[in-house]
Amino acid sequence: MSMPMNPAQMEAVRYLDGPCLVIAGAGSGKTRVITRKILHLIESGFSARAIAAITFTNKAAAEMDVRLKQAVKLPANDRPLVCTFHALGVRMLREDGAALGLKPSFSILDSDDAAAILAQITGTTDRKMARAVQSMISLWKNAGLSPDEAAAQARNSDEHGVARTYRDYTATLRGYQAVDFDDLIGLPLQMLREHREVAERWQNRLRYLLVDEVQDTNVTQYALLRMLVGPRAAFTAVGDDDQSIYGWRGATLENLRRLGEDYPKLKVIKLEQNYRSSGNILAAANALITHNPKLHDKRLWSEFGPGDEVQVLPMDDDEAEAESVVMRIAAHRFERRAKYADYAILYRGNHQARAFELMLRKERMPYVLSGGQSWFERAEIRDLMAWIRLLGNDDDDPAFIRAITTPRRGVGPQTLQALGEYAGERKISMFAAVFETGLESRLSARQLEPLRTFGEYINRTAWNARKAPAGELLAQILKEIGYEDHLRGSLDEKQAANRLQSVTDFVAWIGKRSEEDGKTLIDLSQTLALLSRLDGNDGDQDAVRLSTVHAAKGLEFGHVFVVGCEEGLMPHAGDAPVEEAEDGEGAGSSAPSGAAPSPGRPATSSAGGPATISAGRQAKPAAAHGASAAEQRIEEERRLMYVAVTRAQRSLTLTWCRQRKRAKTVATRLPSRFLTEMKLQADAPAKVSSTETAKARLAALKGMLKK
DNA sequence: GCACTTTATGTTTTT
DNA sequence: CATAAAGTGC
Repeated sequence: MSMPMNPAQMEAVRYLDGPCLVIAGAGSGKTRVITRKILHLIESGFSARAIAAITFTNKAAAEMDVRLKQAVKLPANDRPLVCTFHALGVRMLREDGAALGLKPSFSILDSDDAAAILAQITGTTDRKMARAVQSMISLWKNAGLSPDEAAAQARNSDEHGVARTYRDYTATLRGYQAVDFDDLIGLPLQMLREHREVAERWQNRLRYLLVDEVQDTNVTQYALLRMLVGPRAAFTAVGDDDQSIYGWRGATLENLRRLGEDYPKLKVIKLEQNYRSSGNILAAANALITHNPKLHDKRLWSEFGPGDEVQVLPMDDDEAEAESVVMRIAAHRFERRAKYADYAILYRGNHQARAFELMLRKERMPYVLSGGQSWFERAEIRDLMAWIRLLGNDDDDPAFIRAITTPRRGVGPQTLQALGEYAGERKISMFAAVFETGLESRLSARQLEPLRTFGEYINRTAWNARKAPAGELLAQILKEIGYEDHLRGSLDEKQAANRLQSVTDFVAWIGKRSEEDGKTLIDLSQTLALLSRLDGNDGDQDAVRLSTVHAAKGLEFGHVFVVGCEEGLMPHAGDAPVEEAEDGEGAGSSAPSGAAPSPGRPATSSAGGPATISAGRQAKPAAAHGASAAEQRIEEERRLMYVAVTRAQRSLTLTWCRQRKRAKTVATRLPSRFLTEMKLQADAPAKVSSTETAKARLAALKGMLKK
């Protein structure tokens, strides 16, 4: 770690004369450069708190924070701001969102909440359809298009329908005092553009910006960045065009190119020396990525020797794959006296983890699962979050509905329908409607009673929430609403115990966090919504890591297994033939109700099954290098593969299955084209089942040890 | 009208 | 195998 920096790294750290772009190849010491540059800035007279390092994931932010803490001790009130784009957005909106008519305790909706709202607006019951609408709106938002602008560029009736939905959705969210993930970037941008004094304040507050993974920024994020740095343009952007893997989320490499145009004085520094992988691994990675067009030419090199050969293992099916990989890890660890934590199994989709989990558990090997289902997608956590959101923001109708119906308290769809209609007419929140006398003519006393009881309880508790310690308060609420009984009553033993455990963890975590930072429950709920997992202690456990390639970005492991290297999986299918379905009229079934929330949802199941929106297909105006959409998809998949293989330090093993179970049928698979692109032999000559040899080797080793 | 039990359904990647 | 919509007692 105390290795001296190479000249390029040194230059990247010291360059302060203007905007700076660091093209950092995989394993080239990027995080180290950023950390050192922050120190250098402080030494050069920058106030620590005027420096912001913006990352893309929570994990990267946490990592950076740790490194910084190791490097220098700073007082708590004078530390650089290290956070994700979205966390920065939350901060900006909490402090200045009033300029946009947003109250400080606005709610943050996760994508499930948002999808539910969209389903309601469009009056569809089809989840897939709601998701398609959602992803189209999201892409529009990420491209910086307002509902009007989206409508203007809509090219068929489907898109016009979605544009109308987009408009209604925006109005509905505003009514709820809620924002979605995309708004966390879009609204701050709008705010800075429309309010000059706010923009100047932020520009003066953040005197130097460091941005990690610029290649993953979308149009809105790039625009926000430009607003934040202002005319002074004091920033360093760090990225690698070969590791851009978030195109599906609106990220565009175009930003990397535009950086040079928007800032003609941009200093470009390339980090090309790799400190991570042995020669064979690097050679495979380089061979792979030469198949992609390049923006910034760079060639990674290393002083390490060739090391182990990269192995390719064909497997009979996914079970054999899991068994073989796990056995190999066991044997390899034994031979090398390595730690479990030196091993990682990387895959394209979360569902692939299951087989490996089962096998690891069977062999009693410790493992940690990163990526996967986020904490805040779990039903029990979403329940708690709904209560917390409602306490902070009583305009939040979705939170109101969830809280009042979990646990059951005699309020059902009929009552909610009436309440929602009433609230819609009067343009007030459902919560506010509860207390209106006008409601009495619409509901029976029997229906009214639980509503009022609930409303009063929320009022009382919200009052307490202003000062009470968050952990205790939350525990008290859970007790008062009988949440534990609710879980035990509606689920079987082990499931209830499981959920109860995560609830307990959650409460404990909240308690700890609130004590440390002196924050209330409401304060915490905002930063919380952005976390995918409770940050934690499983990083230092000695355990095999199971992770998606996406979630493994930025990490490194001694020995890496990239599994499922098959056509259709890695590169992922979904783009294959794509017949240009030129559906004539698609009845863009728009909303019956305007912005009025009506929870009962009339459910006009579209019997004909008409309007199908081509989901995820980006209306990208073709690439800089004129590649087709399908080619671009493959290029991103190739970069994903590149990210996967460059995680490995000393050994790399790639596996693929001849057949794989999908749903209930077995499908025959072909090896990934990427294997040949890496100049590797896809079909191993070995006749013997690789699982058997690994098993035998392990048994032999164990035998030897006993003697 | 509300709450609970059965039955269809479906899988990229994350803030 | 998990969640979410429709169906059935109370």
